[in-house]
Amino acid sequence: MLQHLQGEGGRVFACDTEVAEINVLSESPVGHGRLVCFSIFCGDDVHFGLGTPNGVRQNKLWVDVLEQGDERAAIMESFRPFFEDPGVMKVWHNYGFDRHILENEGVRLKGFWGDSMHMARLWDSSRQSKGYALSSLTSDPDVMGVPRSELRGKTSMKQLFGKPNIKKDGTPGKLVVLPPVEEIQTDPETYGKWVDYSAYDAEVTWKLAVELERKLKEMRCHGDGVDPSLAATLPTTGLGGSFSMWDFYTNYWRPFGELLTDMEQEGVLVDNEHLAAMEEVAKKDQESKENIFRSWAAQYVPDAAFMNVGSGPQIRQLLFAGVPNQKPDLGDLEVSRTFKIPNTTGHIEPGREGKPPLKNRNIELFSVFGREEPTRFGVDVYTPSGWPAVSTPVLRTLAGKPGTAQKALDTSPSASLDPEDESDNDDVHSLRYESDDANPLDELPIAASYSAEAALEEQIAQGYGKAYSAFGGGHAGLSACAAIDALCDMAAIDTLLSNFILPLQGGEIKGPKGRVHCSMNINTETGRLSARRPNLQNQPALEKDRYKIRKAFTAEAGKTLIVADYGQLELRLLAHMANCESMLKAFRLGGDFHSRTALGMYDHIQAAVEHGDCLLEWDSSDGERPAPLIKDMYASERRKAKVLNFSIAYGKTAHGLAKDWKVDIGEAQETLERWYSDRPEVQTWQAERRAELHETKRVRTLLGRTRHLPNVDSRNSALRYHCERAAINTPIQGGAADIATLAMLELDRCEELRDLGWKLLLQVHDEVILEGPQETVDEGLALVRRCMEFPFAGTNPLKVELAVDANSATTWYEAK
DNA sequence: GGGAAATGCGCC
DNA sequence: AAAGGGCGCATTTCCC
Repeated sequence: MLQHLQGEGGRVFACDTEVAEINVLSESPVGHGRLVCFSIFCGDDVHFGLGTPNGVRQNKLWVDVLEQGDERAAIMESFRPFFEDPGVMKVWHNYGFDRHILENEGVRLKGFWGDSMHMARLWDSSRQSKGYALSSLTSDPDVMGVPRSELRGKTSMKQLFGKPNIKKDGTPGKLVVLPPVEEIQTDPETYGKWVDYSAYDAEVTWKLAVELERKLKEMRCHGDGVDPSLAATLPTTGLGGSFSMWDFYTNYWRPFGELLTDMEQEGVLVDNEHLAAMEEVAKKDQESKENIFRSWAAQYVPDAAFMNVGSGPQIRQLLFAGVPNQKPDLGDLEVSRTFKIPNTTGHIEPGREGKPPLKNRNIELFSVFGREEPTRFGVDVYTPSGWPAVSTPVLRTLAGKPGTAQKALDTSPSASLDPEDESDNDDVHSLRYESDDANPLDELPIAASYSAEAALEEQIAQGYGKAYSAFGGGHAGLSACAAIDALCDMAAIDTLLSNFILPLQGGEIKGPKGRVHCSMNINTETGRLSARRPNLQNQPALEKDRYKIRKAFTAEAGKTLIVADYGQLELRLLAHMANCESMLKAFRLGGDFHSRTALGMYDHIQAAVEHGDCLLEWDSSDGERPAPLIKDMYASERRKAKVLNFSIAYGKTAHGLAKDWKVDIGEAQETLERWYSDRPEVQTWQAERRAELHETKRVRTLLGRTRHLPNVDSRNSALRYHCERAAINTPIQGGAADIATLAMLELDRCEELRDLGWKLLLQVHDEVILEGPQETVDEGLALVRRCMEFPFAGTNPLKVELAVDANSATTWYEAK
């Protein structure tokens, strides 16, 4: 077995640490936690000269470093050469955590041989339900390659060391609590068990790694997923056109795993002053919005004066009481419901007069249309469990945009609703609810009309939502719209505060230098990264960032940030993989890709362009624009083209499009066919992916990673269809992730960048952020662009160029 | 009081 | 017989 674990330098050691004084759920291991012990294992046959206490030969090394002092310092020093020797190979399960903990001790880990968590993900990316925890993997016979009877499953800490909690009166309670690690390690009762427990982790990590190495060596990486010409350019020599998944690991994910921990260690500087200022503004805004809604609701439902405006169920009760559940047998939403809320006003319940107020009180909520009245709001969106949804899009259709409407009325009574800021980002979601097809009034004359339908349409055209007429128009209608609008704003501000502004200021995620160190994980089904504690990959996008949160991410004094992102990475990759002539041509010619798509879909646009009535694009430096742009003249067609460009990669159906666009399925189908008419190769490619899925139960990414989709044979049709869509999306999303990985490896290996002092800080799927000296920003930008445009060992063998947009500034906001 | 489920929402 | 892929995380509510 030993030969399997021989890295270049010989034997491989599995290591594991145990740490006290850290809340792993909320705190970063960078700058937090105290090492209390560590253990090392390198094979059943290797002993550490410790004799045979209790008749058992000790093949595990367990080191106690709990007590502070000179002795501990001496022990750490004696192990430093082992940990820091690049020639001594070490394997870890979740390397980043242990690396940061040891770094806190001043130990600079070298000799990274592997991370068994990444190896497991590469072997099978789809253990979402079972997970990739050491205990889960090592108790799975399929993973360990031995019968269940030969596995010694890992017993949980709680089971081994849990004690009943001590109640206030000193008697043991029912709850099982885990004593602090220091206590477990010092208590003579548990010491022995603890040593066994923690040393066992190193042992099973080693055994897991041995087995995964064997498995990955048996797995072919690429099949026909990678163009052989591509494989030949991969940044390794001697791999040729076919290689094992182990080769993939050692060449890509092993260095990538190391690079990610460098990024985590580096962290990013956060400007707390800016956040604190924004917090103050946001809280004021939130309070005023909340009051608008609360006082409106209390006119109809008295107890709404005390409600929790942020509670979905309470809002649902006000707006949709009595509505039947969409699924059979679940009944109706109650006409009236009581909610328990904190009693902040000293309210005394009837019958408790003279007694002190209770901590909580009950409030009763019913419909704003009256206790027994049916809602006058139609319901067309339901939650997965069948209740009326109260999400922002739903509330938005009720509220409309009263502010905009008021503005329009003030300036010109006949002005139609201003279209939403046509920011040209790639956010397909923001397009969904403002598609002009959803609001046909843009094209209707706002003439006097006597039908109720036309009156309704008129309000919508003026910016009011369904609440206007539901409350009989006039002042009541206006204030209903304004109130629900305020509710939407309140919720949005609340999200910004509790997801971003508040946690980013907290110390739990901060390291010693006040920088934020999120954890970057290779833990998705497609091979994308994810980020945690905090998730820095979902910071508010520029155009929605009303408090400019991205301005809080800054470079330190004297330094600056480079933010570089790929343009249309996934679409480019689709063009490459499907070998789609029309898409490849559109990218070759450049310019606005979505306009080109519209051009390919609609003959009348084609004709207009040919006659010079409109232009695809215009460079303003060439003087006065002779004709309008497609973007303006055929905005609706372009918008559809843009939605389709993104939706097709996700396997969206005509049914889904029809629902989003509020058109019949035939029309949606027709539009879909228009898209494909210009790009038949995409349809062929998708059919091939489906066929591959049904044949092998797997799909592959550009570089040959696989995703297992066994549910393709499920009896549950929802699961089956999900697999079909995933089969189309995974090569695109996963392939884009492969390219991003290659680019980051190039950036990491680029000696010029390193010598100039540039360091990778973050990755957001198709975007990277680096920090470096202000003086060398121009060289930095050029090098970053080169690495990203030519991520295959300095080349780009794809059939499309990889467009990179790179900018620099001292904050993330300004550099993007 | 903690954990889980439901709901919702931020990003690409 | 579902109806766009991939994530992390907050809050409310229910349950033990």
